[in-house]
Amino acid sequence: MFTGTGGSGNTGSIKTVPLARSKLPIDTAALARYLIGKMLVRELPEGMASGRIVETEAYVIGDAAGHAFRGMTKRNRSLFLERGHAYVYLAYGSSYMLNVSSEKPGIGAGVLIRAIEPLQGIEIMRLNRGIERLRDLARGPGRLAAALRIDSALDGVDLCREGPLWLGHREDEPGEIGQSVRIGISRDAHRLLRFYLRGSPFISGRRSLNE
DNA sequence: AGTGCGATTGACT
DNA sequence: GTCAATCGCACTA
Repeated sequence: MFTGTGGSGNTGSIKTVPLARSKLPIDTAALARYLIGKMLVRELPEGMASGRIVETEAYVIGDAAGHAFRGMTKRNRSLFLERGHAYVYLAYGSSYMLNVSSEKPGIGAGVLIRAIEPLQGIEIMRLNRGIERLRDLARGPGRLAAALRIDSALDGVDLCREGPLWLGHREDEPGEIGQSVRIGISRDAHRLLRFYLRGSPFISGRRSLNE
């Protein structure tokens, strides 16, 4: 249990190794499901902040709701990197979103990380967010990015090696994974491309989407 | 150059 | 439940 002593102390209490790129499914929807239960790790000057991924969405090849739909632009170029790289962009002028590129190099598709269960560096996240309540620290893509201080400086980083931001394994298996429509989109809105850890209090979305 | 619109959030009725 | 903030990008002219 973390007691929030304000100092360094959290590093090392959770052992994690980076995800191997070769193990990542070469398919966006499969990757979105695969990432549920994996660790998202942020290395900051104050220490580590990390959590377990509990909610993702797939933006697949040819998806009218995906940012890559109209081809590569200055903003979305990281979506076209080999799978396992970060695509970070600013939504609504105020919230950063973290995606994981998901296909072969040159193909634009990605997985949006929508929520994590905070596990390490919780006091760092509280300071980054300016709120106390654990459940709300990283519930939602913009909140998650704020909690982990993720911004466009991290666009394009390799998430399969230790560094400022990376993905890690956990020993345990995730629980039951639910599936629903994606949140907040209008095009291709019926597709069941949102994945979440069923029963987790740290996922976003209306009650009816989370059953 | 101008316009419209989000892969959201937080404040408010 | 409703609604405005806020800004980069796509699209039109």
